[in-house]
Amino acid sequence: MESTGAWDLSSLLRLLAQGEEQARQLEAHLEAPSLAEHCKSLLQRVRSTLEEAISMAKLVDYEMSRQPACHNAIAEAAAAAASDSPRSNSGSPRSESSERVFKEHERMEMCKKRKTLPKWTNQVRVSSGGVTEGLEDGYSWRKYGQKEILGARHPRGYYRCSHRNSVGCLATKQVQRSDQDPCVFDITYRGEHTCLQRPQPSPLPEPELRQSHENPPTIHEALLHHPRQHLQSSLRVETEGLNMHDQVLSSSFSFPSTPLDSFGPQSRVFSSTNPLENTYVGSFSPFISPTTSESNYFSVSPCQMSGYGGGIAPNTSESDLTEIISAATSTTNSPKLDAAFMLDHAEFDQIFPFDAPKFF
DNA sequence: GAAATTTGACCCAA
DNA sequence: TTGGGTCAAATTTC
Repeated sequence: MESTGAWDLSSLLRLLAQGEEQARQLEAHLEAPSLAEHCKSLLQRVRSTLEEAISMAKLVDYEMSRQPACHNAIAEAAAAAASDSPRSNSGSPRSESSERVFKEHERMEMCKKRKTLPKWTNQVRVSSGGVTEGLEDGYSWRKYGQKEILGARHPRGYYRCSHRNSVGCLATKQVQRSDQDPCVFDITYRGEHTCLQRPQPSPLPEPELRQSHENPPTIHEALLHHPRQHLQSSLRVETEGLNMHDQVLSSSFSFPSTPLDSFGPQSRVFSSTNPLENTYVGSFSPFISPTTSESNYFSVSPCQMSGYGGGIAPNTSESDLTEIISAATSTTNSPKLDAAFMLDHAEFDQIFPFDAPKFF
């Protein structure tokens, strides 16, 4: 096999297909007269094919850790390959032990991947009057754990992307309420979303949701929810001038005269040691208009919250906030984000081909 | 019944 | 050995 040093998904899939074909041949020859000879040669071929596939997979894994956006395409390709395989569905059932081995291996691989995932922290302030969509980030999260943290008064909630099983999106986040200020929540994100999900518009909008559509997100909100993606949107609008978004922008946001280059690598710094040093607050401050100029936090105003719990009473007690955060961070629909998402997904990519390594 | 959350148990790095 | 992160069965919610 050619080893170019660059990863090649099609080659990997081809190798895997070869391996499967050879395994099939091996199966077909099991009843042949010269069984031993056939088995030996075929097993040799299977082994060498698998070795090549493994080394290719390592390259893919490495590249995926650098360019998470590739993950989705790979997951789709793998799913397509799996559905093409006549054996994949009928499936020879795995034995219990091989299943266990498979799971253990998968777990180890996930563990390795997680270590390489980028990590960053947002601090979100909720107003005492209630909680808002600010704690939603437009992504769909599923809570998978909560834990008391030593030295912290409040438990930490663990969330993963709800598309993890379907497309293997490894994005996770942790929500930790601050001890110093109960209105502040540290939200630590880990891993980019590779599911390319976007908030889905509600099929039957509630009155307040319709109202949300009538009041599209400000850039402030957009950056709060999707810092990188909406930075892209912002840059585009700035480049093209105030066009269809004039109304939104002029009413809620005044553009800084920030050149694109000023959002270079420092615009988003990932940390594996002290995430608090690298919050979006600082990184995107030119675009963010905090409620108070001295505030270091995103400030969130009271609003109607979508999702399981429905609306939040304005006099929600602080003791309820943790639960509210849980709901807010795991909610799926965020109508206020629709416009921004349409903007960044549908338009931005055509204008600024995204070069992830360069951007980060 | 499906989907989401809760919670005790487990794993592993420090 | 300990604490943080994750798993997965049980429970809850819709």
